Amino acid sequence: MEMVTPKLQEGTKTTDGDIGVTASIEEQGACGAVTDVLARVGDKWSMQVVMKLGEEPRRFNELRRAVAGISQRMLTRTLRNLERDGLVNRKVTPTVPPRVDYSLTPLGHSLWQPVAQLSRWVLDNRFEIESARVHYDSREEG
Amino acid sequence: MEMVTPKLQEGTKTTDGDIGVTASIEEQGACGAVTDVLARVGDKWSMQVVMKLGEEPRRFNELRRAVAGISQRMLTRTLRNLERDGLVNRKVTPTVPPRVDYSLTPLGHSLWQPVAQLSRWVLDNRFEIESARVHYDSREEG
DNA sequence: CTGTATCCGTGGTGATACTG
DNA sequence: CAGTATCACCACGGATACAG
Repeated sequence: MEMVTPKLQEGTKTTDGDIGVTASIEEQGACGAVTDVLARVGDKWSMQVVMKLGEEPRRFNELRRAVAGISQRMLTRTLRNLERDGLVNRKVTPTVPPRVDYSLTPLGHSLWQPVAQLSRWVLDNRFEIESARVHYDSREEG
Repeated sequence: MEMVTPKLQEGTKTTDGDIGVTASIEEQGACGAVTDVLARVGDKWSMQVVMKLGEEPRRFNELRRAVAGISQRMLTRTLRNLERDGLVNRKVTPTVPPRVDYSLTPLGHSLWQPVAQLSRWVLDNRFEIESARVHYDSREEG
């Protein structure tokens, strides 16, 4: 069993403040809280999964195809984490072969809102970011 | 020189789709774009730094104290990344001891907007998330 | 179909010491 | 004060094989 290591996946052992994922959210200020969500939602696949599930509920392999590039392992892990945080609902139909339907919870849908805002910002500013990078890099190496 | 490794910091070598940070943003759909920003903004410290700088410009060690828990190394790296993306402005005053002032660029400030949205969501839903986790964990181990 | 187990490389993060 | 250099840890993520 590797499970999904439900606790502690920050960088390393956090000696001082321990702003770990496990550390209860309410302990932190607003900044830390945002960081906490970002840690959950900011990983490589979570948002893509949430967005795909936001379109419509999907089964495991449908999701796998929809996301494109995600491995089986990471899809499982991502879904478990989202489920743990109450963002995704998992409904097992114990037929053979088994059928598992994933869908967004109301909480998951509500997250889609601010994420869409962020998405919007990206779309609006991607070129500016990109040119900033080019400028910065050329200034460094040049 | 370790520099700041300006390119490629995703999980691993990305064999198939290569949705790397380096891959030009415009190549991706909205989903990938969000992932890209999240990769940039979703690391452990970036948003906390942005938020602190959003309040007011700060010097290096002021920032260090404001963020609480960040190491010197990570503050430097975070600031460099933000600077590279055009979100943070770095003004050096070559006195002795040296003085370096960091502030948000207009682009950085514009990012603050959607981040505030997300922050708001976190504040509104932190308890629900936390109770979901508790419920999930107790269901697993129990 | 929907996972789980195992192996392993990469790199993000921290600790510490050092520099100008 | 504001970094840089070096070392080490360990979590993330991918590949592959196996299981119910």
